[in-house]
Amino acid sequence: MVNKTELDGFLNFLQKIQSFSPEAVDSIVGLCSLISIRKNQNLQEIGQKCRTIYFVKEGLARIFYLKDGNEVTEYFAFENDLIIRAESLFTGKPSKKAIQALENTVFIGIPSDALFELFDTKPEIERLFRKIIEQAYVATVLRMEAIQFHAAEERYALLLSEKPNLIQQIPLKHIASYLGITQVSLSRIRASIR
Amino acid sequence: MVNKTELDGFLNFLQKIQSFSPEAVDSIVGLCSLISIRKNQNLQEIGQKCRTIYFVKEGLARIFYLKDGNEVTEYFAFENDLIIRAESLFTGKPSKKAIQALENTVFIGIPSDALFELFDTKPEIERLFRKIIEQAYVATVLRMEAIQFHAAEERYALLLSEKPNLIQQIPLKHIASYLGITQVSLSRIRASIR
DNA sequence: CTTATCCTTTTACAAATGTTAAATAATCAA
DNA sequence: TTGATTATTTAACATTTGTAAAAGGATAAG
Repeated sequence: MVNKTELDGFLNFLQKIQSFSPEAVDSIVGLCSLISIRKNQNLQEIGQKCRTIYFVKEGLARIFYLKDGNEVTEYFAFENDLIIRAESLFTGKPSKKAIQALENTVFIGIPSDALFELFDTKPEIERLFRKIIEQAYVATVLRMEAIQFHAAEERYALLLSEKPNLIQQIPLKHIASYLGITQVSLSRIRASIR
Repeated sequence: MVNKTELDGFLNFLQKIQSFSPEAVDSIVGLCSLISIRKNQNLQEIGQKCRTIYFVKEGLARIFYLKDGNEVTEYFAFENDLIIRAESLFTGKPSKKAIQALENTVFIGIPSDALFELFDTKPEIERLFRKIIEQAYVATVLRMEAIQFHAAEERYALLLSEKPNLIQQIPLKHIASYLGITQVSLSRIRASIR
């Protein structure tokens, strides 16, 4: 059983999206567990079905997958970010993606089956979750636009302005694949703007 | 008031996602209206807030926006596809995107405010809508992967295999911008695989 | 401290895509 | 049908990005 004060950041994150009752809080708290993962270790491996919704309590993580043998980073999760592998969670198929801690990281995990069961008795929790998905959807649409219609250099500049301390924390090779370019290309971009 | 038989295709589409009660059907039917738009006319202009969820009953449409004065196609909607401008609908901001009929097209429109009100009394409709958003989210994640990690030629081949009659129906310049490349580049790709 | 490993940059060259302009081809309206 | 407009292809050249290999830095383990 997780101490509720451990979940303050998470509950605060949720309440900002959609306020919900003390009973709903208790229901959610009852499903939460804490998972500590050391730097560079995987929380979830490629090929596992995703049956858990994760939240980064402390630390830093990424989602990545393999393309022609190379790791491709799809998403960075900072403190107080959710990690949801939607293509597995909502389809039931095994995920092609892994979740890796980029620093020693503490995750909060919620089993999706138990959460979805709560929806039947607590519409406010279903609503909360709907809004979370809406936000994630909008973020993905915007990211798609960025990838498709901004040059790599613009994308790097944009990323730097959004997350200025990214390059201190994350190896550039991960940032390159996140931007959809090679490490060499990112190096050139960095040299050109110096 | 729209005749319910006019909505058969739409209701069938919804029931496949999540079955729901006759009362829910009536609630939804009560919100629907039909809108006919002639070929090359816009259903929604750039800059309007998106307060409506659309469905293509007959015809063909696209979502596009302007990037450096050029039209960029973000999405094609065929018969029995939804059209949702998520970045406006879920944020309340004016949309940077327009909806245009590529043929004479009949849309079904549902005002989002009224739909969201239904959620308070009919959880099954909120659940239906949640699942719709989940599906759209997954589709967008998969499309993002395709854009980021397949070469333009692969993307064109993939699009052709998914929608073989696309090139008969849609000007290649729209397809080019949908693929994230120039018209010239698409022409070269087409020439190279002939 | 030293070695081994991993990360990042640089170089040289190849391939893909963009830009501009011109030439065809197709479509639409008078 | 004709002329005007729009769509598509082609050409020539510029730019961007990829690939492969080497070199220099940084980091971690012994």
